[in-house]
Amino acid sequence: MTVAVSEQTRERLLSAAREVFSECGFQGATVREICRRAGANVAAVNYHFGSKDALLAEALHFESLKLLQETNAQADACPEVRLGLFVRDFMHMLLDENSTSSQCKIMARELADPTPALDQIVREAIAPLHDYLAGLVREIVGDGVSDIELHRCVHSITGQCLYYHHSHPVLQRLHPELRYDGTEIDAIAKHIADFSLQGLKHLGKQA
Amino acid sequence: MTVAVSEQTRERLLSAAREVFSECGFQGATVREICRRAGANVAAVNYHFGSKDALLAEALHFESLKLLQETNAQADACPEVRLGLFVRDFMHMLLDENSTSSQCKIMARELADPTPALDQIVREAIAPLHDYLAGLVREIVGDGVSDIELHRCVHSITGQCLYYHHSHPVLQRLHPELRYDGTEIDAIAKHIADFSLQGLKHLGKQA
DNA sequence: AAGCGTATCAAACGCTCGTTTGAATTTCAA
DNA sequence: TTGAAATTCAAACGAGCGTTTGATACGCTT
Repeated sequence: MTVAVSEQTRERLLSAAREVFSECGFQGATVREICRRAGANVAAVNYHFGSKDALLAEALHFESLKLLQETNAQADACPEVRLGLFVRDFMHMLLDENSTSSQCKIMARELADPTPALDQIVREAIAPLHDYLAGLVREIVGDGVSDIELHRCVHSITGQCLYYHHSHPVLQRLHPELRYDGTEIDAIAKHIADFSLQGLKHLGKQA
Repeated sequence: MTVAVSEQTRERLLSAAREVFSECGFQGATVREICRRAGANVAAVNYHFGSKDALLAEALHFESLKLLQETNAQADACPEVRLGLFVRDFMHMLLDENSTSSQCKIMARELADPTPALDQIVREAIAPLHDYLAGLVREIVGDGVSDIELHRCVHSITGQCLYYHHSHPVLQRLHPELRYDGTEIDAIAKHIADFSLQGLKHLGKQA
């Protein structure tokens, strides 16, 4: 079973890479730390993947994000409720420490700091996600809204979601009692969904 | 005028540091690049400030953020309009390339990546800003809203604003035609203000 | 058991980083 | 003008990084 042994190391490296990339970002993550957590030698990354860049590219497979869209699209409910479900599931992927889908966290981290993999991330994950949300929002607001305004609404929703993830260090200092447990994440998601739905419902009205 | 010459180098270093920190973040910024732009020797930073950390701490003085709050607080208008003005001015500080206040951009960059200066940033800039916005939102929503829900509303507003800044690389790939000129920034700010005001006005209503 | 390709390993390479050094230069009061 | 203090400079230091190397250990076929 020589192949199996090799595959074990490869998989352990990929798993450790997702962990470290999502915790430290691409720049902050070191090949040495990834190998340490995988119980492998420093040279293992370059042997199995060729480079740190290629390891990131392999570690990025957005099955969970696709799954999120598909399960949401299959939900038998009105678009308003589906938006709420989407926000809830998305927030759990972003914030839940026990979440197995660290790809989402890696993605969030790379938003601001372009790496060679950003084009791939945008193409395979962010653009489809954005388009799906845009379709959902279109169902809610109808045809009387321009595409530009529609995109801005999507940005308003994703901006609220990502804020809790990427500003976590700040929020912890602002509200030391803040903990991201399951019920807190649900409450935050409900707030974002309700807040945004009101913004969508009354679109165009002057405040 | 020996003092003046020395002061000139110090000031050039501070100015260059604000530039590079806001462009590249603390990790990405290098002492060599800062000194190059300041026309100074590599050793200048450590001679004048002691370390890269200390340079960041000195480069952070949030007069412009305080000014933003004060001018907004003095505005003779209802809280709804003042929120709109606040969002507009804040977005210009975040997005306008000609904006002289790079402190705001440095701050935004450091949100996700804790540096030794983050405690100072939160204490001197973010917390006052958050509190000011919380007061403004409280005026709008009244007393029937819990503090927790109030904070979440503030996060919804700042989250939308910061998204356009920290996700700029992604948004450029999603919408290649996007440019942050003055009128575009105004339009984005108006959208965020209107969108958020509807969320605030109808707080507590199920969607 | 021998031979071969695969996988792992300790060690080191080349590079960049923040920082330090010590000499050279500039400044300005005495 | 002179001398001490302040400033600038080229050069190098030490540490950490991604990566490479060449030897070693392993698994499997023959």
